[in-house]
Amino acid sequence: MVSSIREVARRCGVSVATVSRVFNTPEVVSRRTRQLVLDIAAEIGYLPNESARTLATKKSNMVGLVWDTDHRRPGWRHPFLQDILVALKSALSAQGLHLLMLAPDRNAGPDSGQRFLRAVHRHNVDGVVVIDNGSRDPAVLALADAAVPCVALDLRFTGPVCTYVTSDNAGGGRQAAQHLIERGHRHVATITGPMPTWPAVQRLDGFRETLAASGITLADHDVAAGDWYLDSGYTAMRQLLSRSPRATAVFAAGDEMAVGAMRAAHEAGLRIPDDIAIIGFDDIEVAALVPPGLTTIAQDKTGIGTAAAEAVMAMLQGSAAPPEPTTLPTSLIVRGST
Amino acid sequence: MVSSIREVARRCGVSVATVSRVFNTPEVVSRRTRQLVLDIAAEIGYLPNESARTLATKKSNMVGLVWDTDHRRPGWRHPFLQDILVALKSALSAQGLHLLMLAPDRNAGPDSGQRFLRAVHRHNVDGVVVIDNGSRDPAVLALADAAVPCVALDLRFTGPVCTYVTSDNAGGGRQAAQHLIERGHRHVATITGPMPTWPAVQRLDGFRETLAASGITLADHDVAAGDWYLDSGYTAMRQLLSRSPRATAVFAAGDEMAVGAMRAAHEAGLRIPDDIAIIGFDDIEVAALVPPGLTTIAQDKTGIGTAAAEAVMAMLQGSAAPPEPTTLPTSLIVRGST
DNA sequence: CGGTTACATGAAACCGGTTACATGACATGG
DNA sequence: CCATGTCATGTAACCGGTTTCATGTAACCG
Repeated sequence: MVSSIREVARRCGVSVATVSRVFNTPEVVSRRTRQLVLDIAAEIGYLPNESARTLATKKSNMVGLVWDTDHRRPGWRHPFLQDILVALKSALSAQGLHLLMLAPDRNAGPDSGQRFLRAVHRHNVDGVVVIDNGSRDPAVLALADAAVPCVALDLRFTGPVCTYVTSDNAGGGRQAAQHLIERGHRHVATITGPMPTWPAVQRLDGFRETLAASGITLADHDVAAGDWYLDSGYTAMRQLLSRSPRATAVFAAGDEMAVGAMRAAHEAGLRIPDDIAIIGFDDIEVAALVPPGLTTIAQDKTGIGTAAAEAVMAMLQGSAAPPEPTTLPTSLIVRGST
Repeated sequence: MVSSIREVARRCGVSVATVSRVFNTPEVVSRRTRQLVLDIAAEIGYLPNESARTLATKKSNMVGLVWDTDHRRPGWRHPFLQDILVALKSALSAQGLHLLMLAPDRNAGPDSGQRFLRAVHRHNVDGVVVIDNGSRDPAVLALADAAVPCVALDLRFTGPVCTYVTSDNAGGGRQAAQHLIERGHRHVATITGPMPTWPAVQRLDGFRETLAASGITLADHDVAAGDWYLDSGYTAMRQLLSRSPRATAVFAAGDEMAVGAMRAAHEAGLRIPDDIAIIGFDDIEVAALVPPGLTTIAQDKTGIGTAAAEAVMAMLQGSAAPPEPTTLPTSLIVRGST
């Protein structure tokens, strides 16, 4: 603040280059001088100015976080953002990296596909993490063009310096089917996520695949689409329950929708799991709390955040090729609903 | 990236000063020149470098977020961080401000009270928001010394450029008591937050105050302390239920603890709300989902985030005195548990 | 018509660091 | 004893902007 590197240099009677070296390549400066500089620096509370350093080195030690909180756009909400954020920030912090939550560039017009790209470039962030939960926002996709290492969550995102991390959604779908089959169900239904999105498609495909392996087919009228949120699960469930014959088990591709489905089943006078079994996906906090407990396919939330951090840090090291996409295993958590 | 302000100036045949003015004080440059510069800038994709700008102006357009995700420390978890974050980021973004999640300074030693203060100074953030959920971490308290505008959440935090925003915890406590009294309860108990913390104390005080106004006293053995988390609510409830005579209603100062309490009551074979009524605090997502629905004192999550943003922005305007602390009203949400 | 004034622009210092290159001291070895 | 190498340090250019001050031009006024 009040003290610049020149001030330290002056007081020590050395050049600014030497002071700089004390902090960046201490091994090249003599023991005596180094100690002198450190002492004086501590005494007057010198702290290197990161903006100046960034300007000179073109490294900011900041990772940009692109997460659009504009409520009018899809994807701004995330079922377990906090867990991911904690893991992400912890892993980055451990390497001295800061996380810059980027505001969309205002000079780019709110609907410009450039609004994040511009912000990324202006701020010299070393890398970018994209949390977008399935929206196909052009402004997000444009980031693949940035010459900046980029890792996306739950979004197929590849390029010279791009990669992504995702849960094994298809595998999770298979686990769900497997579990229902083992419980003896032969007639099952499903509530999917919003349909063109990648996780929704994968979960459904995996689910269907394992059913097929057991000779069970999923009829069209036993598939209802939701939008991840609770109300859509409720609505979809009512729709499914109106069919006859009725399925004996339902796979809801997201826990919130599963809770909505449970409510609909409850209102229809059905007992869970006796009259109808329900299995969800995600393992959000409420899954454990809503009676009789929601059986679900758990995502490794901490793993996702950590993997994202590791992927971006690997690219910062500047290895030639971007790391392979990471697919994290899901796990079945059995509770009372099946 | 590839293009600096000098490059734009060269191509336009004007000085760098003029280009700079086009973007900062466009009104002082002639119509013709301005348009020329804008055209060329757009053509070659010029974007001003924020680090250089920060260096020159000492304004970074970044607000620092201090939120310690170190699991070994208290306070890293927050019941509704995401809602606050969305509101905070939206409000800041609308003014073109970015949110920098600061990593603790590694050169300060992990236990130094300086680890956030140093990071704040190095990065030239214009202001700071502290999310700390009641820990008295010296590194957080040290921020009051920074010459940087600072607003804390749920933490009494004042100084020349410091203020805070909080829910009206005492008022919420009073609302809880009022509600129970109106429901006819005369013998009540409570599960508090971790005790020396400010929100915990306020909620208890408010609760007790309104009880007293109706001639009801809260016996010592009807008060059990928790730590905000579910398990502690469960444990505390079992303890309370072992007393006799038993209270007919319990105020849990946090919803997670309330859910734990509900579970304990359920296991004890008590019906809610007939045998025992339970009221919580916060209105987290699960409150609406766990049967029979948790009556609770809702915090205005979006309001908190927005107020924090407004407070910090007000200080950035540089008004002489920091804004008064903001206390947001809570509201009673009646569900099935009372 | 000379003197103000307003306006648009340019020159150059400055913000606070990093780093390529030069320099000088000293030790080493043939 | 001189050429060579190593080590510690200094000099100065550079990163990419902003801003003060000076300058030149044209409009305006009495």
